[in-house]
Amino acid sequence: MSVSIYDIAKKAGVSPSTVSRALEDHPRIGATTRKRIQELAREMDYVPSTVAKSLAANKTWTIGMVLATISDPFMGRVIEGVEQAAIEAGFNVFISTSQNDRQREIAAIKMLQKRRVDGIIVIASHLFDQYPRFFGHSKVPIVIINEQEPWETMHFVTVDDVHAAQSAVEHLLASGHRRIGYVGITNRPKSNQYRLRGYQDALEAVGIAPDPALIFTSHTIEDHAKVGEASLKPLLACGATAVFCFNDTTAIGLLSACYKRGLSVPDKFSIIGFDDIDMAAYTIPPLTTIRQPRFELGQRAMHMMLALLAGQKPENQIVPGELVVRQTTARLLPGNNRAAAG
Amino acid sequence: MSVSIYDIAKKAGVSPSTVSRALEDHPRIGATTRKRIQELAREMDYVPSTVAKSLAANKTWTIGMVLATISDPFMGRVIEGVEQAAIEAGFNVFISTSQNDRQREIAAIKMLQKRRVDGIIVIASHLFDQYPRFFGHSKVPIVIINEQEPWETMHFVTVDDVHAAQSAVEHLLASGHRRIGYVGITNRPKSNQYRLRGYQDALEAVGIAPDPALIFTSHTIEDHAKVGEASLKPLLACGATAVFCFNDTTAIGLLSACYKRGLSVPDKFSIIGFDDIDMAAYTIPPLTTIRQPRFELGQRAMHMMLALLAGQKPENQIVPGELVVRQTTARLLPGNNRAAAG
DNA sequence: TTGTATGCGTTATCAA
DNA sequence: TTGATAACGCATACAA
Repeated sequence: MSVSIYDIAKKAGVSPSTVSRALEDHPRIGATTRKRIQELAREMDYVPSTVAKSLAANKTWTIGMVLATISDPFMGRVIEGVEQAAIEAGFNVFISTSQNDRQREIAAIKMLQKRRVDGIIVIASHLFDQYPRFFGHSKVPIVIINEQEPWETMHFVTVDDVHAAQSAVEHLLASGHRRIGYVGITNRPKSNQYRLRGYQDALEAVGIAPDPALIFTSHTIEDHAKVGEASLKPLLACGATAVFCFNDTTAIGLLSACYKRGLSVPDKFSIIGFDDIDMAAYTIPPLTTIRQPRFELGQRAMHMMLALLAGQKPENQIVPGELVVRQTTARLLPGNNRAAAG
Repeated sequence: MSVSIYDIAKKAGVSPSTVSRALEDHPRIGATTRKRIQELAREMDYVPSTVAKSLAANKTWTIGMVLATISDPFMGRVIEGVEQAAIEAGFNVFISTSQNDRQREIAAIKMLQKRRVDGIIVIASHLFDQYPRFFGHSKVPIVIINEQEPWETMHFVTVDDVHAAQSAVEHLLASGHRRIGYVGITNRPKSNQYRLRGYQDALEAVGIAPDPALIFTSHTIEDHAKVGEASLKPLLACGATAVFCFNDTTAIGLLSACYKRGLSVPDKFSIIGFDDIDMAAYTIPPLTTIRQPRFELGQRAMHMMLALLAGQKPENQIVPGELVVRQTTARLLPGNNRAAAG
């Protein structure tokens, strides 16, 4: 057991409540007593117990965060954005990963409930549809990152997936590409769906009917880079000259496959990713992508959470993605469609 | 306020302790009562409070983890290893980042102390020297990842930095390189020091006196990839034909600089990294590196923590790194020293 | 087998 | 300005 306000009170010859007030800089306390107690507390290495405080206050100053995996290079900055905003407001973040497993995610949610977190921020969930069931009667605010579901009890901040994806494909179209592929992934169903829609919208806007053969998705591969890798062959087979990838990791896998096959990027084949992870500027050649404001996304989610905790009714937020043109995309050269298909 | 055992007790017409026992599958409880209470609890959406439990038990089932940044691609799997082992033992992990800032790290430690975590796992700290001061009198076990300090109160599990670095350089030597550079970083002083020593040891073992000019470190750049990028010019200037980098991120920065300069890797210049992050297999060309068992490192740290919590006296652990030869290293071709220097 | 009482560390209400 | 007391939710020692 560590030293408590009782120990200090005893040593100081005052009551525990006096100690409590002195330590909290409570107004109703004598300046002399306050100083004396504070010094004594320091001497005795007193460390206040958040546990006890939480029980009494019915508040834990903790925001739970559930996400699929920390290894995803997209996540780090988002988490740090959440943490930054949390710290500034006197909160801390309790992170739990689902590892893309529904049971684990359920366990994570239950854990956070038991720990009485004040709010929950969710990203890359595998069971959004179950959230109302879990949180329907609880008053714990929920903020979701990168989803746009219209549930009443759930609020969100998201990148504008559809339009961002659209602008990625428009960039490819503007470079003369017509056979444009999409590499999707299955373990982020919602985001994948939005980005696919943006892809289709962009195509249809210029009168190109989306060709299912150009849409690659693997239901057997979980690893994003490997999905990108596996997509090259089939995409080439149906004449793609450019590809929009679900994210940068996928794009890097695809880029790597091109390298191994001796297919020159961007001369013969254009690739555009999504996220703008740290590595994107260092691939060879540097990756053209859609930048998500990752840190800001996290910050905004936390700010929205704080507003909810303050009883406010914040607006859901949709922030734009930004096209970052680097060197994996280029103008389609005449004859390249065939060269690529060969 | 959520529903408590008192609410259930009232509704069931029994005492709170009976409810407590029923819910805990305590031996001293009637099977009928147990079942009835458990069903009632479910109906009432009862969620036990870890906060209250923690206060009563003087135990939080929480391991605090302090690290520099989650964005470092090295960290993700380590954290997940810790989390995995923690979950299996009924614990959860409370992560806090220092963002390479000493004040932030101190704040993180204090936060964890206030929250009464049962143990602390540290990685990439900026103030190891202060840990005894913070934790000297506290009984909270500390496990450090990737440090090898001989403090009594602190235990560690680490990759064998020195020997792993040595084998990296030996690989370069075996390929005929003699002018081998080292790219170090400053915000992981300890690891950097160990790896640098391994580098020097390997050189000296074959009778090469380490040349300070071949050791690149930037005190102004924090970003690892940028350090690697900035190192190319000076390293080339002093005739390096191969470089051992502090980590893969650094190596990727260097690789990118080579690409921009038109310097062919590995034909004209060899690069070896450290960590084997997920991206390492997908760089162009794929990166030769030293593999750290990241997930395992995390798992081991947590297992050591569990042993400490069980009152045992576990041995510190040093696990080997493993050379992974991919394609950024090659035999030194005659004449290349000059070509590289030019 | 079940109930009663107490403690865990803190804050807040009320009284002095 | 300070002190006594209750409350937060749970587990447990002890009593019935």
